[in-house]
Amino acid sequence: MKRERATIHDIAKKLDITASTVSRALKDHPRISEATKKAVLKAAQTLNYQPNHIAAALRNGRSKIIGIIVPTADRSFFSSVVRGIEEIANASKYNVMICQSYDNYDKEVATVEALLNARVDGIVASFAKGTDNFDHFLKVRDKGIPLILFDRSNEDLEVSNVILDDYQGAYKAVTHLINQGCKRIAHFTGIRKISIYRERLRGYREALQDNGIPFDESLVIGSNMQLEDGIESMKKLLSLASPPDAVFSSSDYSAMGAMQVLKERRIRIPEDIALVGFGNEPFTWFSEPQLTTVDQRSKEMGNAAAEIFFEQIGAGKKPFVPKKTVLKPELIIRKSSLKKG
Amino acid sequence: MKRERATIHDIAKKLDITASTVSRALKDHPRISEATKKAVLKAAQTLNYQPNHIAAALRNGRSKIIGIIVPTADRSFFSSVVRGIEEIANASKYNVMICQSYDNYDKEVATVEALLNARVDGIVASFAKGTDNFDHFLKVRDKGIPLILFDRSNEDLEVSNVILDDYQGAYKAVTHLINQGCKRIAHFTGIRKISIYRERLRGYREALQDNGIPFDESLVIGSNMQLEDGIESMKKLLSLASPPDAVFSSSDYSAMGAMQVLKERRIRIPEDIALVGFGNEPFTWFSEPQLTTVDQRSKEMGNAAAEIFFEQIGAGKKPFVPKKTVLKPELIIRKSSLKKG
DNA sequence: ATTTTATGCGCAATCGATTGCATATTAAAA
DNA sequence: TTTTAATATGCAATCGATTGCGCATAAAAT
Repeated sequence: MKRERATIHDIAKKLDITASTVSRALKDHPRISEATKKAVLKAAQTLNYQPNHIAAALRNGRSKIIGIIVPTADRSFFSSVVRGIEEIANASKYNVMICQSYDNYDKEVATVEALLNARVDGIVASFAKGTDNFDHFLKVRDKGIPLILFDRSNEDLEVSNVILDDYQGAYKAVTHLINQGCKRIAHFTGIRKISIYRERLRGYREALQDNGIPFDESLVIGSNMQLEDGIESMKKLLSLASPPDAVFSSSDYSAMGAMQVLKERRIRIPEDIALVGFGNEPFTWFSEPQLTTVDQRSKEMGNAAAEIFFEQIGAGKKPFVPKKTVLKPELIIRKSSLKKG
Repeated sequence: MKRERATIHDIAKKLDITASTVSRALKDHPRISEATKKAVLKAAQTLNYQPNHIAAALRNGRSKIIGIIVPTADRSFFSSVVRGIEEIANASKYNVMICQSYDNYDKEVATVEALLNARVDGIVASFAKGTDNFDHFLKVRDKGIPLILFDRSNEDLEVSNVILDDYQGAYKAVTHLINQGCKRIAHFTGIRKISIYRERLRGYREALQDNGIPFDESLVIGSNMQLEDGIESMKKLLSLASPPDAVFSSSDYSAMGAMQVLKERRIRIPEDIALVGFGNEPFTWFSEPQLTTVDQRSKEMGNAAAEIFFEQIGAGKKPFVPKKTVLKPELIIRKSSLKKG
């Protein structure tokens, strides 16, 4: 059963024609007779022929592979984006190659190089947290290889990207809290370097301002936004002379940390302190109380990124103007913030 | 900046040597002088040479890519396995290509074909739920391409695999419940076709038996193991004349469904009914009460699968005896089952 | 001084599919 | 009937890296 893989040459030999003809027949070239096509197809079948993408890729310089770089594949958000990309890619017979940067700059640089060497036709990526030098990505762009960044991106970069309207998400969340009667709303924010956190902070501030609530610096806690950070931050808030009556966290993870602290101390959610997260991670659905959060449209984000890729591919050699897509977040209101019916 | 990609020929021309020499110099061939090697390396640098993996792959028949097929990439368990595989693969300069079967047999078959055409060096896969014909996988094996199945596998298949000792996981979980004083323990089980569910059921039965607790058919509920199914199943159990005092679910998802029903009906967990899930999904940590569950060693599973791949690759043409690895599950005891201190 | 052995590198084929440019045959047009 | 236009296929180069074989030249051994 260890028979060698058949090539178009094997088919050609069997039918006493040339490989060129076989190649053309297989792709339904108009200048090949129906009879030959039928014969080739049949021979391919019996020989169990399977095209060698590698050879085709070498010849025409397109691998039909999209490279994806995510900080980590095992986070719900990123794996959903991946799924979104794959959906679109597969529909066009493209495959995806996934790499993880582990939120590490050096690994990210190495990964870009690896994907370039693998001759992927394009790269879809989300920055590692530590990345603040973008040369490796610019190199991709300058080679004429489609590059689409998502979620974590950089406004100034002349590159296509798909991001969430983080500002609006935050604005909606905070406005919702205000509508629920909250007066002192705290905010957990992340590294300032990453624009998504800056934008969420901006949405927070403006929502307060638009509702005549003064901005209080002491209610904004910066951290790494993990669960443990949420615990720390919440404790810090509770130790204030005048603690908040609501917390809007830029991450579901730290929101969950906050929730734990509150439950331990028997502080009622949302009656005493209302809670809103960001991300709509699956676990927010299972928490008690269920966490109000902002959905990041992860799958749509993947879809959009893939679509931009195909647009750019379709544009061929023509210069492609980087396309910026902004998705509208959805506020998912659940019990953790629902004070009124 | 749109300069063409440099090849070894460009380097050769620049140094007035042949491509053969360049190729050998780049891979540190012993028959090339140090002087030449140094010169080649330097030229490669200045020309910004990047090796074309596609060409190399075509020539030596190895793409340095491992294909992965998972039902869905956005489930914590699978994405962790992927991460585990990638860790090991990357260390050996391999990349992974991820595909999703969406738990659909036809898509799975097509995906196997696609990976074969992409000339991956091996395939790591977990069955789609509906898969009961394995010809497409046997075809992979018969081509001499390393195939490693994980989690969802099939004992009878002469193929390497990495699975969890589901029997032991279930046995531990149920024994734990018994130690907590539970007498009537119910069980949620999945499709019989999938061995993991059969094994968990077996562990459940034997743990009961070994502790002198009679097996009660009416306490075993079969379903699709999603959250909704857990809700249904729990309701069914509560309508029994004599409801259980514990539930061991073969899935965290349906366990969460059960938890919801119990909380709605003000049935105390674990005092009235103790709950144990399976999978150690992230949300089990955030639930209230936190869910006792069985960890599936997902990342280790990925690591192990990748290691088997490299073993088989290393074995070369020598016939490789399929290697079966069984990982030991860990019972994570949390509040949902902790009746005693 | 002659034979061996090492060393360093070039030649040319190869991997499999693709494609521009002929060429040969047949059908249609003049 | 001769010219023109389709139609159907073959030839050979190409994509870029790899590698077995061979041929020099130099160093070592006899």
